[in-house]
Amino acid sequence: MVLAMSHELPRSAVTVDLVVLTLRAADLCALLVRRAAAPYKGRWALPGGFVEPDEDLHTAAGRELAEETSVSDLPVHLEQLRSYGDPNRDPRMRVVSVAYLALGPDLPDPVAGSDAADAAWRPVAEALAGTAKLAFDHAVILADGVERARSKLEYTPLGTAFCGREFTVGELREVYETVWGVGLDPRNFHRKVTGAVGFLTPTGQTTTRNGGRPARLYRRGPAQLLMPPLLRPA
Amino acid sequence: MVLAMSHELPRSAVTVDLVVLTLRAADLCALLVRRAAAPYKGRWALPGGFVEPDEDLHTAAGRELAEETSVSDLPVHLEQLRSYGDPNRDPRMRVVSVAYLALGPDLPDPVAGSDAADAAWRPVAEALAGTAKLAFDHAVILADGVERARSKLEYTPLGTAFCGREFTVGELREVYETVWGVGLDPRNFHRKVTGAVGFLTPTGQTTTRNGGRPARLYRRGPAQLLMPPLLRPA
DNA sequence: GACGGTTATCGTCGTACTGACGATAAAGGA
DNA sequence: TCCTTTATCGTCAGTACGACGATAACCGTC
Repeated sequence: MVLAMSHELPRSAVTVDLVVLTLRAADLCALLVRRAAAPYKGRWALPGGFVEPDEDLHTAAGRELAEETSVSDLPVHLEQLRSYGDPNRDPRMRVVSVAYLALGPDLPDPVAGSDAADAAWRPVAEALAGTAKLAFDHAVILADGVERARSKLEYTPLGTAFCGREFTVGELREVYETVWGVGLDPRNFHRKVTGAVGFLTPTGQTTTRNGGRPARLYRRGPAQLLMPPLLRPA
Repeated sequence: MVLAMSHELPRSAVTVDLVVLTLRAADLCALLVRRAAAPYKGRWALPGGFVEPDEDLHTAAGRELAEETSVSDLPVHLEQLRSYGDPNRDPRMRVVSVAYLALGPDLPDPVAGSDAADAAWRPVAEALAGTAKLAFDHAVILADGVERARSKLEYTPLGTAFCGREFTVGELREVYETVWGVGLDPRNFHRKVTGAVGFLTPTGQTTTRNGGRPARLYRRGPAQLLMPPLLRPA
């Protein structure tokens, strides 16, 4: 990018919007806030806010995440998703938004911020259904975030971000089934995740918290990429 | 994203930067411009420019691409890559840049724009080598773009974007070999690309432009995703 | 006009991974 | 004790893979 010497530069508001996903009661849920003011007053929207003048984009996303969840030092995965800059996406002014995707284990109930009438974990399926459309272009952003998460589960160990620090293969399978929205064969899933090098590190402990035969506990292993990957069923 | 009623909003310059890749003489090349002014005067940089107030991000990227290559209605693939917003990435002011990735067949030699002393196709390997570092954070952006292109060749038919409208399997294999920087077995490659459903549509014609036995000509097929994918060798 | 060089195309092999599904293990509850 | 539940390990046929052999069909050369 090359700046002209120009006296008058076009400038925009730059915000970060967050797609925060977690699993609650067998539902894939997103953190949403209910707008307190126009436009889209009363509609659900993604949490987000302005990027401060001396703040990196990733830092801004992390700050907003901590503010909205009222928990700092969260054990969540945070990555940039995509930017959205349609000139009419906000009726008030030109706003370019950099969306971030966050994945975390069952997080505490959110608190409503200053500019939100309410904040809650809402099932993604409902949020994207025809009824009660999200504000702005947030339905598109949320859909992009969900698709990114689904895809990342295939090639990376990020499914573990939805679990606690220690988890069983069955719990991890529930993550995959919920995020992908499909049923998976427990035996084949077990073979594949335990066969992917560096995916899972056994703790040596077992648990019976899910009933049935005691299940081995695992932590996330050192692998950054799953070899071989776990592909979604066609 | 939720706007405060605030009187004073933080605002940034927003630009698009382009990673334009093409193949020239068995080299993966990127379109670069030589900076005519400080900072980084004389250094190579990615082409780019400001997003106009009423312009969509994708539109701005397409406009810059047409300007820099002096060809409109290009047969190129253009997709958003990622945004870069370190507060110190430009020493003059806060600039958030939305990078786009463009892939095209052997394109004409570029023309230097108003703010560039020179413009040229430069081999990616040289541009990313330790010597003659790119301006700003453009080496990181270029590396991200190349990695995206390498990855997209695995799962999508985008390798065809580097070819003309009609091409042979051998020409497509050269694309893969050059972008990935590895040698591929011609027989296995042939089997895989012709076996991936919807990847290639035969024209019925043949050509001998590459010597040897006449090769069938193909066009890109309707598939958006390669099934099965063509994975890079470990 | 036969011949060697070159590229294209098709086939074969053994190995590895896949999905479907059987079998056994080990807990808790009736 | 038996039954239900979940975990874990195997089996099997189908499919994909990499390595590589074989043949086809053009070119230029002598």
